[in-house]
This record gives sequence, C-alpha cells and structure tokens, in this order.
Amino acid sequence: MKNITIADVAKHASVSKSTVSQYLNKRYDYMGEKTKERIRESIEELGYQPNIIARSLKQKSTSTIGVIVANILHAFSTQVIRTIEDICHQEDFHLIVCNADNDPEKEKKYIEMLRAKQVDGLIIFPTGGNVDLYQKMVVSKFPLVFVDRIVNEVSVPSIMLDNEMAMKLATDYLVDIGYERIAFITNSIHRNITPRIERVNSFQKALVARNITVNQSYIKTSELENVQSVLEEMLSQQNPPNAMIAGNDLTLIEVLKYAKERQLNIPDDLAVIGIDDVSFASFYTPELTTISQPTSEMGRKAALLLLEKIKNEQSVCDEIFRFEPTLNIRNSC
Amino acid sequence: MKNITIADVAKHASVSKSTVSQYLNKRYDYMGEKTKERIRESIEELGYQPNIIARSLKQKSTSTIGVIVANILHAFSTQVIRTIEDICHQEDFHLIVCNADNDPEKEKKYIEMLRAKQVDGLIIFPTGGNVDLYQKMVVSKFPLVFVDRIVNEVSVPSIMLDNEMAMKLATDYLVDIGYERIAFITNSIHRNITPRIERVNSFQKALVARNITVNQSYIKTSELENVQSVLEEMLSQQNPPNAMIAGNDLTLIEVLKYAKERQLNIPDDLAVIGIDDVSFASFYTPELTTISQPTSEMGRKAALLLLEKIKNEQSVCDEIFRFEPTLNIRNSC
DNA sequence: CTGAAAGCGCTTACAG
DNA sequence: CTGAAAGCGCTTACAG
Repeated sequence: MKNITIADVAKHASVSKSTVSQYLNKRYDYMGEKTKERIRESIEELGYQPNIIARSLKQKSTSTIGVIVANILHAFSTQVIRTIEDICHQEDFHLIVCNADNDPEKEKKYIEMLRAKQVDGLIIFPTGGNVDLYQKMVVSKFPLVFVDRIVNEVSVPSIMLDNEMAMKLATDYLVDIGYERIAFITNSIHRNITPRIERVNSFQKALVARNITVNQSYIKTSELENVQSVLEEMLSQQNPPNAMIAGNDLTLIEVLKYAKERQLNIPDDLAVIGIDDVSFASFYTPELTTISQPTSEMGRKAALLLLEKIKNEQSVCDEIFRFEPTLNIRNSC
Repeated sequence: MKNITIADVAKHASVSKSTVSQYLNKRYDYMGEKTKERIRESIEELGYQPNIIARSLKQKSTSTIGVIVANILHAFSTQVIRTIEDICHQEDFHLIVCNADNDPEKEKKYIEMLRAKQVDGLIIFPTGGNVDLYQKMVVSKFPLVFVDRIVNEVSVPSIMLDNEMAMKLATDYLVDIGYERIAFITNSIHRNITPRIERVNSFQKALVARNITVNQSYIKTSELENVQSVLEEMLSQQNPPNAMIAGNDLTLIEVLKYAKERQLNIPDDLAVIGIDDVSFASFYTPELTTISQPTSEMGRKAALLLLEKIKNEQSVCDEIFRFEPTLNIRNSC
C-alpha cells in the first residue's frame, strides 16, 4: 500500500507540486479556478493526506507542545492539563503529555525525547531535579513554562497557587469555628518541593497571626506510604490535635482512610479540611470542606503564556503568577 | 540559535555524515576506535541532539502510537491508558492520547490528525460514529485495536470485558444475599454502545436464570445529566427496587449523590453495587461493593496486540478478547 | 573501514 | 498564474 504523496496529486491534476502545496496552504491569491478545482478533485479521488512530518521538517515547527507532569495522580494535575488541552485544541496545537512519576531521571528522558521530537515548547510541573537541563533550555531560549513549583535557580515563568492565602484561609476558618489544636500533614518526597515548603511556612505564620502557639508535633510531612503511621503517632500523643489540614488530595485520602479504619468520627473526633478538591467531596459522608485551586484559570494561563512565547521569540517573561484559592465550606469541620 | 545538525558533527569530527549516522545507530561493526571516539567527543562538545522528525521522514516510522478514548472521564479509560503507556515506554514507543469526548466529529479529527502525524498504529475506544473511517483503515492495513466497544461492521481486534459474566456476578450476588427487586441503571448516549447493550441483556438473562421476573421499569439508561430524575422516578413508583446495579463509575457516583441527597441509607434503604472501581470505594461510608475490570491486563493486551501488528504486517488478528471481572465484596449491599 | 549521493515528502523563494 | 530547483536533517544502499 504505497502512500499517496503530493507528487501523485500533482501528476493526477497535471500541475506541479508547488501548486498543490500552495493549494494546501490556502495561498490561492493567483490560482485559477479550474486549477483549484482539479486539485480538489485529485485529492479527493486519491484520498491524499498530507504528511505533517515532512512539513514539520521543512518548517522547523511542529505545532505541538509537550507537558511533563511530576505526578499525574494528583487531581490538580489532570485538571490543569485538561484546560491546557482545550486551549491548544482551539489554537490548533497538539499536546503530548508525559508523567515523570516524581523521578528526575524520567523527567530528563522525557525532556530529551520531546525536544528530539521537536516540540515547539514545554510546560513542566518540575520535579526540581534537573536544574542544569532547565537552565540549558532557558539559555537557548526554548519556550518553557513551569506549573506548581518554582525552581529558584532558573528564571522561568511559573503558574502557582497563592499558598500563603490557602493556608490562611484554612487556618482562619478552623480557628473561627473554635479549633485551636490544628495539625498539618502533607506527603512529599525528599527534594524541596515549593508547595510543601510554602504551605508549612504559611501555616505557622497563620497560626501566629491568630495568637496560637506553633506545636511542631502537629506539623508533619511524610511519604505517602507512611502517612498512616505518622497520623497514628501524631494522634496518639499526649494532647493530640482535633483538627487536621491535609496538604493535598492524596494526603486527604490517607487521612480519610485512617479515620475510617480507626472509626473516628469526622468532624467530632477529628475535623478535616483538605487543599485541592477531590471528586467525591460533595457526596462523601460527611461532605468535605476543601480549599480548591482555580485549576482551569491556571491551565489557561500556562497555555497562553507558552503559546505567546512560541509566537514571539522576544518574550522573556519570567514572572511568577499567583492564583487565589477558594474555601468550600461543607461539613467535615 | 542555529540548530546543531549531523553535518556540524561530521565536520567537527572530520568524518562524513554517513559515518556519524552509523555511529548514532550503533552500527559500529567496522568503525575504527579513534573514529568512534572523535564522534563521541564532537557530539558532546556541540551538544548535538538528533532530530527525530527527520529520521522519521526517512524511516517512515515514528515509534509513536496514538490512543483515542471516547470518554477520558471514566476511571476505566485512564487505568487502561496508564498500562498502555507503561508497555510502550518499555518498548521505546511514544504515546499521544486524545479524548474524543463522545463526539464522533472530534474522533474523526483526531484520527486524521494522528495519521497525518504518521503514528505507527492506533488504539481506539471507539465512539462508533465513524464506521467508514475505521473501515478505510482496515482496508489499508493500518494497525488498529479497539477497546471497550465492538464495532460490528469492521473486523478489528477488540479488548472487552466479559459483560455477561459481570452482570451475572452482580445479579447472583444480590440474589444470594436476599434481594429480588433489583434495578440496573447506566448512562449512555444515543449510539449503540456495546457495554450498555451487553449489560442490559445480560442482566435480564441473569435474572431469568434465577427465576426472577424482569421488570422493565427497573431497567433504565439515560444521559448522565438526567440520571437523578430517572432515579427519582424509578424509586418513587409503586413497588420500587431495593437494590441497584450501576452500569459504570460515573453512574455509580450519580446514585451515591442521589442517595445522599434523599438521605437514603445504603444498604438498608437501597443496596448498591457498581461496575468499575471508583477511587474511594474502600473508604466510602459504607465501603462500596463493586465489580472491577482487570484494566491492567486489558491495557497490556491492547498494547501488545498493536505492537505486534506494527512489527508484523501480516498479522490479521481480528479476535474479540474477553476479560473476566472480579466481585469485590464490601458493605454497600 | 569510510564517503558521495540519492531520497523521504514537503515548502518556498524565485523565475518566467 | 504556475513550475523548476533547492533544501529541511536524516538514513541507506553502494562503491571503493
């Protein structure tokens, strides 16, 4: 089954390849009506489909962007990506999504693969483990946008939640309704992950602002696998917390599992509030109070920023964009 | 920032482009040690990265496959895709995933786009709305595998759940523990979606096998937006069902929302069992009894089948592969 | 052991 | 208004 090429169409329509190419690219300015018609028919008859690969090689642009996400398991990631997809779709760009699985080695492999595939730009939820590589891309002016995490060493525009506001929102709400023994738990790997750091710091700041003494035994970060035992330890201490802020969706799920297993009543035994929305927040028992991120605005900004960089090489934006979280009051605290 | 090409490397290493290409493709058979070394160094110094686009054009293969999923919102889809990804990754194939959003027009656009991008094969969770297009691909021997839905008009290998067994498992279990007024509800769009049809038919068959009269008012399919009102109607009839099988994860969620809103106690007021796992099944209150699909085996089979077709043009497999579901007994019935 | 040359399927000045 | 020719960055017989 030989592939139909532009040459076949040209021969069939008795014109040159150039003319067919013009036609395909809608440069009809000076093209005769009958010529157009003949080409149209030939394409139809032969079932010709242009080979984008060949075009990309010549044009040195693929109309494709890559997304590398540190961990696709977070609802936040999938929601942001969904929006990026929509925007790209409407701008006639294609998307290749890769999951680095929190592994800098994988991330590196994907960056190299996507660049070899000549994507026009990259949106990265960075693992943070490839500073040198990020730096190289910045130097070579390769269009790049970060989401969710800031990498201090390189100047790349970054789309971020206002983590300070998120923690203040959660803390203030708990204090307002009468809690004082408030804990914060989040999962995290070893590297310096921006959201974790910012959230821990902001939490302490928010407590102090409300004149509550910071109790370090109420603040824990741990790998996801160990969250259960960390919770066990935290809650079985002398004077345990009676309210818990979960740092993200996956941590929140661990907290819920724990409560379920120990038959803790939420919110009576333990009040719970989570950052990020989970799909079942509104129909869980009890309905879950959460702090949600404006994922669609964030995805939109990331996509538009990258497309702008691709279209305009001069664009040197390296701003950090902060987005405001929302408190969704339900019944878990 | 000019791109480094193979010609630059060749010049820098004082060899021909051919030799560099041989080196890159690890055909060292007759290559001198010093030549190899020089090339290695030049690549390093210049920071050369091969352009896969150019290679693909020449080799007429991109080592990339496309996945078009009818509806990415089903947990089933994302789980299957995850496995496909893993297999491809380990076979050094790349993946482009597209969501047709149950829209045949979108599906068509994606098929054309992916073929224009010269993917080596396609795994489709078909909307069913592009029979002619599917047929064309079959005729031109383009590697193709279907998942979740059978399209009768074309012979394409298809990866399917054993829906009959799934419904039998659910029905028998409910009957065994004492339920007789069993309902089945599933969402579905207008086209003839295999899982819905098979599940409805198998449900009736399973009831008959247990000597239970089929009550048509207990069997409903509806668009997701209307599930709430359909449930309302079904449950407010004279002699309402007291057990409900949800046809998939999204429908199950609607049932749970409904129960929550009406303050129905599960399972006392209404027993619930769902096909497909939902992320929160094990820590919902009550824990949810489900019938789960072996998504990772199914994804694995789909990927291996497609890769086999890509490697071996002769492969004309058009079998339908059925996979066995599992009953996960928990507390919702 | 290595190089010159053709070609993958397009696009794009440029000439006429 | 249309065509001949060069070129995008690779690979691959083939010659030596």
